[in-house]
Amino acid sequence: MPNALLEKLRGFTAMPPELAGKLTALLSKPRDIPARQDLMTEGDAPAAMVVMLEGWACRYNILPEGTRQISAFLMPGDCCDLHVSVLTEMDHSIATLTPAKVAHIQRDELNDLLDAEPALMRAFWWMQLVNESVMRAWIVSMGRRDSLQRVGHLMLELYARATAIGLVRDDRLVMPLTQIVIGDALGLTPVHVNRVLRRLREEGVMEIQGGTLTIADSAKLARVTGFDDSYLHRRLKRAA
Amino acid sequence: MPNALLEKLRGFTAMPPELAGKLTALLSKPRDIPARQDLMTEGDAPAAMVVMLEGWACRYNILPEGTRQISAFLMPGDCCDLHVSVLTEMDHSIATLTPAKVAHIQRDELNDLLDAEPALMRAFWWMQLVNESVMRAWIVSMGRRDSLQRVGHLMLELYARATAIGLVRDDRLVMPLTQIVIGDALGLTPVHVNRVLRRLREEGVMEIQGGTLTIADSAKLARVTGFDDSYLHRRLKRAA
DNA sequence: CTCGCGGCTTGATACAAGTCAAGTTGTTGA
DNA sequence: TCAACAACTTGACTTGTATCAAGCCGCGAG
Repeated sequence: MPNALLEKLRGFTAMPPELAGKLTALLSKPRDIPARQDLMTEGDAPAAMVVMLEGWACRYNILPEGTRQISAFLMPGDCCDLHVSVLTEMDHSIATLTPAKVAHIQRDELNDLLDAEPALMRAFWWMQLVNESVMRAWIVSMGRRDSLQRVGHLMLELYARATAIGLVRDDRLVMPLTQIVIGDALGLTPVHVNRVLRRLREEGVMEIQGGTLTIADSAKLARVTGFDDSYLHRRLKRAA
Repeated sequence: MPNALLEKLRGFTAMPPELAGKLTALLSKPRDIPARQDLMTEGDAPAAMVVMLEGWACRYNILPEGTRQISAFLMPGDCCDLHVSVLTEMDHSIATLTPAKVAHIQRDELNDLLDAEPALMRAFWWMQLVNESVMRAWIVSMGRRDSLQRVGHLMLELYARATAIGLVRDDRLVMPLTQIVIGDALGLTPVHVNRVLRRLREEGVMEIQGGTLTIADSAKLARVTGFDDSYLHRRLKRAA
């Protein structure tokens, strides 16, 4: 598999091999991380940027009552804290959801390269802005969509993002999120997530089976949930 | 009143007068905008960065059913879309909530200055990262806090941010948000916001009276809502 | 001065999602 | 091979928030 970060940046900008090489050179040797392990913990002063190469992770907070809220999902190509070290302290944690491969980039080295390569800098900006757009979309979902729309909208988001990085094969996405995790992301109980998934399955719209997401009727799902992928700001769309 | 953007950046970095002058020079002549008017509209291709100098605004989306979700409040010193023009199209709108004064900065001119002044660049990064932290905190609120905690948490956030830019006088904040607006931000109906505010008032915790917020027992309110201001990443705190 | 309108307030009722509980399935590891 | 455990499933009941409805207050326009 080619480098997931390059793959992702190519979604925004053309990436000449020479530039790709320079970026790749900054990446540390990949490290394997088991599932359910923190990559960064609230209160940490992070030292380097972490790049996801394989596997899934999430940003999350634990509340005083012990409940968890997930605020983002990270897929291959996503970065933990691009602007690391501007802030002194993490205000949330990041944990793997599956076994993962990650690499590090030292901030100073990255900054030097970005200064020298404006196109790359713009690509990183774009990545950051897309992250913000996604967060706003989550706020909209949690505020104004009911449980069925929330679940469907999230699945369409993940499906679109996975498609952009080549993770979708035969219209199926291996998506190892438990119903508990989906609930923690959407502010729902796992029991309720279960009922919603059943309804979506019974209506023939989408299905999660053995850790695999299949969207049978994406047009209907998009209509029902108010999903419009323009907030993901993909420049170079892949063929479906 | 001194320039609100400078005031805000000083919350992160010392700002020598000479640097302050350079930044001020980039600001266009301030423009007066009436209340309830879009500064940017979904679908626009924004041309320049907008800086709030006076007044309040909000980012929002309108859903197909006609409901509105607010995803951020902008106060003096806040910027609309720092990285403008990296993305081609706005995926949300920004509207004033009160009469406001705004100025513009041309992107290229700002970029040149940021390239020349690393300290300023870091200050802008910090601003951006704080915005993201606030969004994550909103996601946490909407997912895992009940209506009373949501309202209280938002008021503490606004109070803290207003304090940082010198908007709080005599422990009172002129905060012209209607109950409808608060509801649109928190995903609640105005009717319910009203009931929550009554409870908070009756319990002597906080009160909104004639567009003015007074927090009588901030320790209790912070405890009840799980508010911890570290996510606002203020470096140089003001005296209370 | 008063009319009209937007925002606030309060009550009665409805419903979406939460809670509690019990049982099933599937996987891991001894 | 079976024990242990985590995730999933389903049902019965509860509750927080929405909805609907009506009246009030205060301010700006004519």
